[in-house]
Amino acid sequence: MPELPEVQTIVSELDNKIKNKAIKSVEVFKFQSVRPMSKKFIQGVKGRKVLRVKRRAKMIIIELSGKKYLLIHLKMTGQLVYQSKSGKGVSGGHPIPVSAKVKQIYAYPMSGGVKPVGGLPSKFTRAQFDFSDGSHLYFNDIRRFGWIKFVDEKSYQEETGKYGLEPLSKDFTLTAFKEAIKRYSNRKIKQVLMDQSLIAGIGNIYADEADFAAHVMPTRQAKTLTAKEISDLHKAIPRILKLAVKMKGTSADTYVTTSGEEGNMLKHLKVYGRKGEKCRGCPGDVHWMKLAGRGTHYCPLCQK
DNA sequence: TTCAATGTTTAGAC
DNA sequence: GGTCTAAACATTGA
Repeated sequence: MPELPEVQTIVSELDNKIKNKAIKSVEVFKFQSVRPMSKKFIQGVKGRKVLRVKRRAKMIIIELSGKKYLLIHLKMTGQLVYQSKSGKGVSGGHPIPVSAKVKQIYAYPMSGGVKPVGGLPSKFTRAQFDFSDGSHLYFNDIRRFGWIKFVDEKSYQEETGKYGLEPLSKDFTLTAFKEAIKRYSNRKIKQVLMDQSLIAGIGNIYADEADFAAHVMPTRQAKTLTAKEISDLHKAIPRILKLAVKMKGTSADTYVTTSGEEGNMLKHLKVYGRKGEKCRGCPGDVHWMKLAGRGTHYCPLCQK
């Protein structure tokens, strides 16, 4: 799934596009992808107005009228694509170049008939929201890990309360970061960075990038990090995430913005997805290993 | 045919 | 309880 920068990109765009719009109708193609897994989901959402769209960790929050919320988790391959009234192409009828990857997903025949490129819903559309101004929001997911929950205030507080520090907020101080590291000091540093209850929003891509930037091996036990290494990590994390937000995220697989465009962060990555390629910091090359079940990229010469 | 893929959760072993 | 691994969810592509 998208990590913090990708989710932030989607949230910012969506807030612009659907704020203050009323949800006229809701269609669910796979009830497995929504909670509650029944018509109650549709009944609950229909007729409400979108007040704002925001983010907590990797979760998208659509604040609805009547103190209700839509919580959306894209997991590995989820997408939220917005289509304006014209319905031609994606986003506002502007002729935006769409990647081959995305074309494939959009153009996939639903059942029998072939849809034109840009045709949504597609085979992978799990739910669709229609707004009163004629625009639409599609929730697509190739795999079926992602979900949309319709919840009340209480559940909203519970769901968002379990996350840790937001690395782009002013709460992400060096002291708070040290505390987070101390709490699970026996774990490997990459696992600490990816623990959503400690720091919210860092996933596999940006954990590898942060470790590389701070010259720290992902396998290092957290308690063995020097003060300088902790400080370097603390500086690297927001720096990398901010750049990635500016680039509208990393399209390593199926991630696209709400307009169906790919992010531009891929070319700025130093180690992720570069197994066997030349290191961007020394004459060596990027290595790969499995750590806690996740593919992990590093340079054994640059990282200690 | 086998393995890996932006995530999270859960079960089992020590 | 902590900590580790593997597996589960489902699908595609190399």
